[in-house]
Amino acid sequence: MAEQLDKTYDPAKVEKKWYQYWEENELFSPPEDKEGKPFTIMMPPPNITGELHIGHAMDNTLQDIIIRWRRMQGYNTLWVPGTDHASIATEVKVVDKLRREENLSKDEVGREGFLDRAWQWKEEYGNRITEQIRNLGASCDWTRERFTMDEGCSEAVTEVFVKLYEEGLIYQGDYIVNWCPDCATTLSDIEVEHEEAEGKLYYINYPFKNEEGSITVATTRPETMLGDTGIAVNPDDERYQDLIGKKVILPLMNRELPIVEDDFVDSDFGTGMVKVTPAHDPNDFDMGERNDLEQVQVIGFDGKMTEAAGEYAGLTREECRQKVVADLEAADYLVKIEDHQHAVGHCYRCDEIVEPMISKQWFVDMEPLAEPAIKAVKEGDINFVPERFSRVYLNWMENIKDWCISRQLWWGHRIPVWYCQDCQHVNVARKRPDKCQECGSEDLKQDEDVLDTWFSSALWPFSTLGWPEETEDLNFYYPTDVLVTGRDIIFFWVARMIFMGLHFKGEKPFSDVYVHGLIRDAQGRKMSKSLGNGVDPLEVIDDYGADALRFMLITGNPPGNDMRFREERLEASRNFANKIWNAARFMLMHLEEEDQLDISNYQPEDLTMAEKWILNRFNEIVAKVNENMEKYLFGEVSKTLYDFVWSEFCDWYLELIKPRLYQEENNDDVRQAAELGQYVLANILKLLHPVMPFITEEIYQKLPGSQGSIMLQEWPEIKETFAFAETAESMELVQDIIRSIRNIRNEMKVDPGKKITALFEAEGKSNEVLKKAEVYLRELAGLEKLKIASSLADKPDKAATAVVQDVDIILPLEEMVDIAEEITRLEKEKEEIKSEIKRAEGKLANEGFVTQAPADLVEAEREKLEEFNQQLSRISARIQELKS
RNA sequence: GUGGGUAUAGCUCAGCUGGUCAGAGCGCCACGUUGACAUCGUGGAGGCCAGUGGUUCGAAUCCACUUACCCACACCA
Repeated sequence: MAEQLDKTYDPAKVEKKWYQYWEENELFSPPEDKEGKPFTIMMPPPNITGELHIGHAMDNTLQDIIIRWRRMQGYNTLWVPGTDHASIATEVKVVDKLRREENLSKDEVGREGFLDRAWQWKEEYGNRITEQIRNLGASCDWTRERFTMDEGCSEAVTEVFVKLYEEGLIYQGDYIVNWCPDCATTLSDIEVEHEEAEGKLYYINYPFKNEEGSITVATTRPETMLGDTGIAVNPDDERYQDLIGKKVILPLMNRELPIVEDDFVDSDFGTGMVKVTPAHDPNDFDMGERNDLEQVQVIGFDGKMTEAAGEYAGLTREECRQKVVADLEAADYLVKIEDHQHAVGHCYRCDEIVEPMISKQWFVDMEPLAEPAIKAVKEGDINFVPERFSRVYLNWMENIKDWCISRQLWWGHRIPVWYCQDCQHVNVARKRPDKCQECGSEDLKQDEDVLDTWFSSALWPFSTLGWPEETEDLNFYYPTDVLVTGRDIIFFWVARMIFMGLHFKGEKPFSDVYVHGLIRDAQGRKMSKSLGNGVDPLEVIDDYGADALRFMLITGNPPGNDMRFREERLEASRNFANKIWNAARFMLMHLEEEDQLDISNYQPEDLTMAEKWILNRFNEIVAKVNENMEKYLFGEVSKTLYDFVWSEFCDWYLELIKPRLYQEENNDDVRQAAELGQYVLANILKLLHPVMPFITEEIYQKLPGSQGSIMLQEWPEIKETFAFAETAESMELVQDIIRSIRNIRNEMKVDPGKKITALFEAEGKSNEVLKKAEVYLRELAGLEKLKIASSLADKPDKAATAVVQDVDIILPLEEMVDIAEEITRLEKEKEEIKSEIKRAEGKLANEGFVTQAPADLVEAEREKLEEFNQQLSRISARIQELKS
């Protein structure tokens, strides 16, 4: 006998073992030689700050499904894992830790000391998350694991910076940027999150210079008025034509402000006059540039008012606002205050209110880079799945603004720029220059700043393959095939990879972008630390197993949609794993060590009805799975397999073969039943393996005749020799009959253990089918005696009847049957059939349907109608018999 | 403001290119344990697929509008 299984599946017992086995045998690594068709995925690198969260679990499950499937299909597959240094997020964590454990500030330990500690952090926490990814079963090639700040990736970053600078696509300049006073660094536009807030709109009078009267402007941020350097009106605003060129006096500061005209001003908002604060508002900055207005910085980088704010210097922004408002009111400048809803920018990391500030930073000129990136998606060279996300991408790309890439942080790629302390020349170089390229001075000082994390992430698809070196990996595996990621980082990451890939490789980084949704909690809320409603995937794995988690994450959810995390779905997945386990347990109870997985020595004519049926069904399942895999419809794949395993393989097939397995006369028959059964089981396991790698491996390797890891088996193919359409139809008839008998037994309250007698009246083909299926009917419908005839002479009155297709079923249940009730029951069925007939007749009476619908559909409808009519007459006849 | 998503059984959701698609899981009702599985089996009840109109021989499925909820983007002070 083959090895026997425990009664229930215990994932904890097998998962670690198999992962080690796979990794130690390097089954995740592609073959050494660059042969075959490559298939490549780059894992979106998780932050080293983090723990694995449920989103990562989803993301990596999807990638693993794709890569395991392609690997089994024979592709030369590479899945590169790695981690991201996450500049700002990690720095915040390390600063915290430094404060907590050593009571030191960043400045107190200095740049070097700080970086030492950051690297220690990376060692400790970077490894933790990769361990967690292993728990999920991810079959990525750990021998090629990368880190965004490792030597190669860093070289790529420097190369890209220098090249872009040389091409004039990176420039340095004083522009208005987003400044987070708390993180003390700039942020890119997309790192600022706008939140609607209830604010106030303050109307303030600014008196004219040299004449009576005043104008009124509205602002949501009165404290910025201290930095006002102009007033703007729309040139088309007839009300204010004669004001243009005049001057007003800025209250509290006594500064003269010119009134200028600018298209930006919306005449319908507020008073139609805008105070212009070029140093503290992006729009005002632009207006200031256009109208040559002064820039007065009244808010400092620490979030406090500067000396330029006069008596308000040193106050926080909020304190200053209160004092300004009070002072305006006291001096009678304040006209009114209205409630006003507006969007306030917050730092995506620390939630501090972001301050627009003028500052000298490095920027990437986006337009030239965006153009090909737009084209690639528009022309279908790169496809978003689902397609709708391409619009999100395009919308952003087409309105892109220059990208501020310098960050006032220490943890990250330091900007490869050295300023000459003598001639101020800006030296941009791949390595620290010995002397100034301009004046030869050796007194050079490197830019203090580091680059935006996403600058290095943008290079991930090719930096991980060795770029800028022309490595074999790069030549073979680039471009990658699909990028799998959450819809929340389309801008941060996907977009940037696309333009960087196109620019530096001259080729798209990937063909498909599979975008998945977010996982929400059971109430549909976003999971967040503050709500504490996050789900720890490791706990889930402990409780239910990685396979159940994986199955749950992809089932019943179409691409791109958010999904709710519900415990009961996890239970259903675990139960499914257990179902598979027990099906295997059953098979193994009947398998011998010598049994084979290869069934090619069985000829079609040797196969039983049940075997033909299941093989035929399996063909159909393979087709469906393949089709949905290609379309990234993994939810459909898992659903298909779930239904097939549970409702067909277990509920029917295993039950159908039991009589053969348990009989003792003919051992050849037993062996055939066992071998065919394990063949189907093994192939189901293969189809399931990408989704549930652990349990499928555990079972597969126990099957007699199996060789090596299921990971390396060939993906099942559709076999023409297993196409048995006719048997499939016959089997359906048998199933319908069995269901029908079970139904009657139940309604008649026949003891489930009790064997009953059944009479079947059927002609022609159905008659033959029934005769062949006798043993199935006997076992599955609980029959003892049965009689199959083309015509029955004396039908007992005391019997329950049913009509299935062209078969009359008569169950002589004697005393259990109340003839009156039986008539009622049949009348009810008759009504149902009648309504079906009405429907079919209606359809066929519709000329449009008959002439325009596909011929086979019309034919099918006709056949149905005929069948229903037959059933109707049979039932009517039976009712007559009972009545008379 | 622009763009997008979602509305299907009591609950959570599938339903891909319009015609056996009205489905699943959980829940509910009835019955059932000498073995593959109670993490189970058998049988059953439950929905005019948000509303209106249109296209079509035929619509949960396509189009328009309406209603409700959600999200992303956006420089309206």
